[in-house]
Amino acid sequence: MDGRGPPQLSTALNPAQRAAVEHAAGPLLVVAGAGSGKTRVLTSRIARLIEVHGVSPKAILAVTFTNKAAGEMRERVGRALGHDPAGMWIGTFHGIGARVLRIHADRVGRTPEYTIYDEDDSLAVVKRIMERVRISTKEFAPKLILGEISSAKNALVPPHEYETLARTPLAKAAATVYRELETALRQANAVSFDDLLTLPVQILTQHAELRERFAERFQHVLVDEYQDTNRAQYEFVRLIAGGHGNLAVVGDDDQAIYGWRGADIRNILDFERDFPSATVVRLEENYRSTAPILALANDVISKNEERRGKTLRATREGGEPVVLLECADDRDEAESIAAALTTWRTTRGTLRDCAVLYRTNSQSRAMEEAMRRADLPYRLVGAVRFYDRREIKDLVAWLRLIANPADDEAFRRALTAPKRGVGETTLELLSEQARTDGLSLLEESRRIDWVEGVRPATRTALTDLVNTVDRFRALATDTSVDQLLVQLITAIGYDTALRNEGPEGLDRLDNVRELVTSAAEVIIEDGGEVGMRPLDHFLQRAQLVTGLDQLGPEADAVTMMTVHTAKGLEYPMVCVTGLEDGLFPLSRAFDDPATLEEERRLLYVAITRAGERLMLSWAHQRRRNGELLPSIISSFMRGLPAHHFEKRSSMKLRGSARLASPFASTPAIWDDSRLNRGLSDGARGGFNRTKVPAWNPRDGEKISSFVQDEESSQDLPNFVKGERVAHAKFGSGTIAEVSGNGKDAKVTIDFDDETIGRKRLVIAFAGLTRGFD
DNA sequence: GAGCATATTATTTTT
DNA sequence: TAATATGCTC
Repeated sequence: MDGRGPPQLSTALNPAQRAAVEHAAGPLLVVAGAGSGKTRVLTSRIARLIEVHGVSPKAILAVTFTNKAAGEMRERVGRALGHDPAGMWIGTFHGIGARVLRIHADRVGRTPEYTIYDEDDSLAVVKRIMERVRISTKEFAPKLILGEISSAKNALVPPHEYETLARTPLAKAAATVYRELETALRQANAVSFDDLLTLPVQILTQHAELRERFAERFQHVLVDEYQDTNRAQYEFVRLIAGGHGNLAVVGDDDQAIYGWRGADIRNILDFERDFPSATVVRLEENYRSTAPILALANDVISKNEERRGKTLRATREGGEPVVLLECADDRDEAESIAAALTTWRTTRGTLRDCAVLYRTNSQSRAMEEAMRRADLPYRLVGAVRFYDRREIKDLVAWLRLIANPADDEAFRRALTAPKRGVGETTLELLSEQARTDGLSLLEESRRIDWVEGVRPATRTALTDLVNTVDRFRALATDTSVDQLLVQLITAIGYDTALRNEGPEGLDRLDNVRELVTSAAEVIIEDGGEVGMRPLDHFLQRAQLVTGLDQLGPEADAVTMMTVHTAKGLEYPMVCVTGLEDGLFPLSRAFDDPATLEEERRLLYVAITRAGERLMLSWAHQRRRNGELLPSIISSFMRGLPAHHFEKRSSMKLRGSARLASPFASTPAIWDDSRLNRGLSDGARGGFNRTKVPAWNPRDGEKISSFVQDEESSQDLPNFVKGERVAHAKFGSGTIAEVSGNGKDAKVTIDFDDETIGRKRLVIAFAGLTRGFD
């Protein structure tokens, strides 16, 4: 009711986009090619439903792939509307599942204070179960077992059913663990990541009245990245929208890259079969990339069999050729890319526009080192998560235990944070007793006086812990999380413990401070959810954020990440590295056509991130697991017509072509021609595993120059002393000092607000914006 | 029970 | 190579 008419939602949309936006009701599939403006379509569509069709925001459920995408979508809808779409549910499947579970926890034997076990927690439980039931962790890696269970959950196969299906020894072992794991999770009032999907499905399946209530409330369901949904997610959507059929899904089968996580590309390929009355709209006009980039992308993906088939059409004029860069080794590759980025910065513009993509996270190291040597600021996405740091995990464990006293994994961690003289022996005794009594570790600790063979000092330590948790539980009902944390840190002496660890501990202490700050922010930003303690709210968020969610565009730095992480993002300048057989595609993909196709889609995703400039690189040798392996150019590249590329060789390769060539002047195995064609049968299955002596005449020089430059690294010349910045919570201020580098870089800021004063913040996490005056 | 030294082994991608 | 697991010592 702001007096204005509805905004011109459909202006400047192309016909296909408009069709998708204006589609009123019933199933809709939008096949949206990369860069075809699908986010715009989704947000316009939501806004239109509300503005034009008079749908209440409360009746809309929108699912995205990342929290970041959810935040952006909410924001964009709000902008189109002129106000926040209050009451609309928007989030990731996991986030929404967590919410459903919070409301109906009792239906699956949990309370609303349940905690979410992360990968490490689940793995620890699995290990302990395996030891208890005598399944050799040597014979079956706990990770493998957990993977099996995870797949089963994503396919909605419950333990008893899995057991009857289990044929292989691995599956049989997993079946036993699966059953035990479910008991342990329930006992701890905890759920695994996968449970956030499967339990809501279970609830909605088993309780018709709840299902109807959800279906009634959410008259419109929208799903982004539909190609990456798995069975459980599919089922969840169907349970809610299957009845009324007001389901709009957006996706691109050519960008399905999560098959390994149980995603089923069939979901999108068979949409019309599932919903026969579906309207299908195809968005094939690409607004992002220049023609040469698109031509390459189209050619790459056309090699796949399992696809609907589509061709992206360029709308951008001109465009420079795609560069295919041949390098000597991974280090050479990294340096060449750094050089290219330096050129970009001086001739074309900002590093904010640049991204370096790789297949595996381990490739980031060489890149980081090269960036430092070249003095290029960079930011790494997804590698080390803030919430994965030891000190953060310690404190989060305490919070978890306070929120949910049954959380045994949190108990174990809190018990040794800080160290308080309780160890393996006691813990074993305690958990044994807890099992027989059917109690949580914390509850069992209350009765520690009845347990024999525990030293007096240990008894005191346990009693202390119990008392602390009790005290803070009482406090948690009406205290903000940041206050809770501040008091907790003092109460358990965590700050003192860190200080005693020396200089590294002080850095950790900074992270702790940042945690306190972020705790204050979460509540301010999200405003809290009704009926939820701030503590539960904070914890849920802490368990579900990823590295990507922390990606802010503020710093003028190159972004480096895996191709998976880059999905949905775009950059004018993109470098895709490591285009070698065995790496991209990974060697394991050679055995299985479906996996190989997924790898190819991954490359397609990588290529289509680029707007203007695309550089693909590969190296003759690469260090993997401390071993120098020879490699050949990716088979994905070999099959493509040469006209797509402008071929270049790295400086080093050119310089050493004659005399110092490690290829020409060395034994036959180094022979260039053989490596290049690399079609020898021995190399099948990816990396040629032939061991090569790590002999390189130039290593000596390089190492010394590396050592010399090591210290001069810098991640953020972007923030300088005296610069004006703004912080989400503290407002604007002036930078007084910059210290550290990389992800640990910190700034000291004098905030204008005198009640806040001077603070030291971790840049990576502070979410600062520059200027703001 | 904790800290240190040595051994081992893994390396795909993430909500 | 580097992170983790195990074993050994205090």
